[in-house]
Amino acid sequence: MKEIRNKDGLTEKEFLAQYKPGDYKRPSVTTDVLMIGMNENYTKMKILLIKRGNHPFMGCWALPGGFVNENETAHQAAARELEEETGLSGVYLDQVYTFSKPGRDPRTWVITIAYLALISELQEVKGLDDAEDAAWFDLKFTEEEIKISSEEKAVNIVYNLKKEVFYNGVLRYENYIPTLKSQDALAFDHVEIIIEALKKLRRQIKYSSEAFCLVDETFTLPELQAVYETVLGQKLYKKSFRDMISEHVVETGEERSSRTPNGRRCKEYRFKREE
Amino acid sequence: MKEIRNKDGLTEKEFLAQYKPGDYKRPSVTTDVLMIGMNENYTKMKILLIKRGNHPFMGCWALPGGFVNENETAHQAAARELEEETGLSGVYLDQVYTFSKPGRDPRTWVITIAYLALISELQEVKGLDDAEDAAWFDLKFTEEEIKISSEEKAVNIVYNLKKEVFYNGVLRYENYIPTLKSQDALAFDHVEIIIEALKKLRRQIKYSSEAFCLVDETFTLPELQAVYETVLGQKLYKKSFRDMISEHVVETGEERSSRTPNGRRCKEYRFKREE
DNA sequence: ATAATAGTGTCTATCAGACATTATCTG
DNA sequence: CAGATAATGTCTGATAGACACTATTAT
Repeated sequence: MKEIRNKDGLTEKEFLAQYKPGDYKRPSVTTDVLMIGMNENYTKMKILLIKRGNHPFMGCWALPGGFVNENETAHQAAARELEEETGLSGVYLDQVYTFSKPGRDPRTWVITIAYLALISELQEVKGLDDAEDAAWFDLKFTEEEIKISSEEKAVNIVYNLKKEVFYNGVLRYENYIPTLKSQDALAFDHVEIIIEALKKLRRQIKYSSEAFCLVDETFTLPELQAVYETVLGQKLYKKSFRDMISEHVVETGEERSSRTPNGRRCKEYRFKREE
Repeated sequence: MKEIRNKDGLTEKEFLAQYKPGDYKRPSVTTDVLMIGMNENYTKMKILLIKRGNHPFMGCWALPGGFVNENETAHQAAARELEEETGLSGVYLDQVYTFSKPGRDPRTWVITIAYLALISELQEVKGLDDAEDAAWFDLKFTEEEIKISSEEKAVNIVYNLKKEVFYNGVLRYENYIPTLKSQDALAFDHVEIIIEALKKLRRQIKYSSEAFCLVDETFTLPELQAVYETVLGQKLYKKSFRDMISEHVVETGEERSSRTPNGRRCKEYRFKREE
């Protein structure tokens, strides 16, 4: 059965034994991870950036990431990088998009597979390896602009967003194109990666359960609603939200105050798995 | 401003001039395209496969695809391959997922970026380049199995599907794992690519307008409904479907019979672009 | 005429949006 | 008690599901 011979008269086994990869050029393949958490009272999204310690974009802030090795999947590579940089494992990690625009890395040909990671608690981070520094940044994402800032690091990165129309088959699509407005900038095409990852998160959080990755194991409904509102960038009606979410949560039986001052104590909930 | 020097005392310009890519191993990067069309009366999905003319998987059917070049994006590479193989351009083309499991290609380390393409009319195809043959196959995708067959080519490929549970962060996910049941098989991990692409198409067609890429420029509502039903693999209620779709179509003023025998003549419609 | 399909009307259950009311907590 | 937040009730409008009825065509 496996004795089929090709035009050079080789069987599959013989073919593989003599196979030599051609000398056409190959790209480096990396993963970049947008890691998202929330601040203490769920009013802001926080993202993890590292400060580049070498050229190119030396001194600029960038997404953590690294090369994919031959003996691992891109998903494993992203998880490994994340664990190396933050000590976290078992976090939510989802492939977003693969970026391959020529020239996106001035050194050489690099294709990057972007991942979105969600965590419920911000860990202390410090720069390791090539990174001169690492920190959690505030993220603001609206129709008009994307703003990434850290008071502690005295960094303020702002891009204006303009909608651009393109066609895919007969369908019309809109895309954000960012224009740098601040002194500080992100390295490479990392703004675009962040934008795509945020768009994906917003699309998914409504119909899936990603939000539960951003809160503690137990949470109150006002806290959970705050997560949705912050991620989506819009207010939600309390009753509608609770109706929508009710089938995915169960009461723990406990009560406690929410992460906001004042007011009545809340029931505590836990995520309810399907089936 | 650009005069920052790194630990070797180099400016960015000097760094890039002396930069040599390390000698760590790099993968080949390819695109694979699942091209989907419909049969004459929209009752079946059709996919384009090519027959491999060399090892590995010589004689097996596979997705069309090819290497990404340094001067193009993966999207452009997929479009180029498609045009080379079918003469089609301007079709709907959407990135699905990047596959990177070690050993997925027995020759060497290959990472592939999968694309989904949709077309409204099946073109005559013939094998070019490495492909010994090319043909449109019938596709059947249910909860239990995926079946890819061609009467003309006397090929019948069947995989059973079993649901597998895995966890991503706190969330529970289900995945299909295919098991080959037929004599004939697809090359590489192309079943998995097809499954992922179909899942994505089903997710998207409800909330987006991909279906319009699968019909002619003008169409009747029974035809459009047939496309939805075939892609989703379930019957839809006529009235609900028409209510849902009504804001995205306009009458052309013409009338004609649908692509099914008998019955009353239909109003003809056209896709209505937003704004 | 009859079978088959096209097109539309209508009832119901559900649910998001919107607002109001009651309950409980802090100071 | 006042102000704030939590929890829940209720009304409305939109919509998917389900079924029925009328209109038009081929045989």
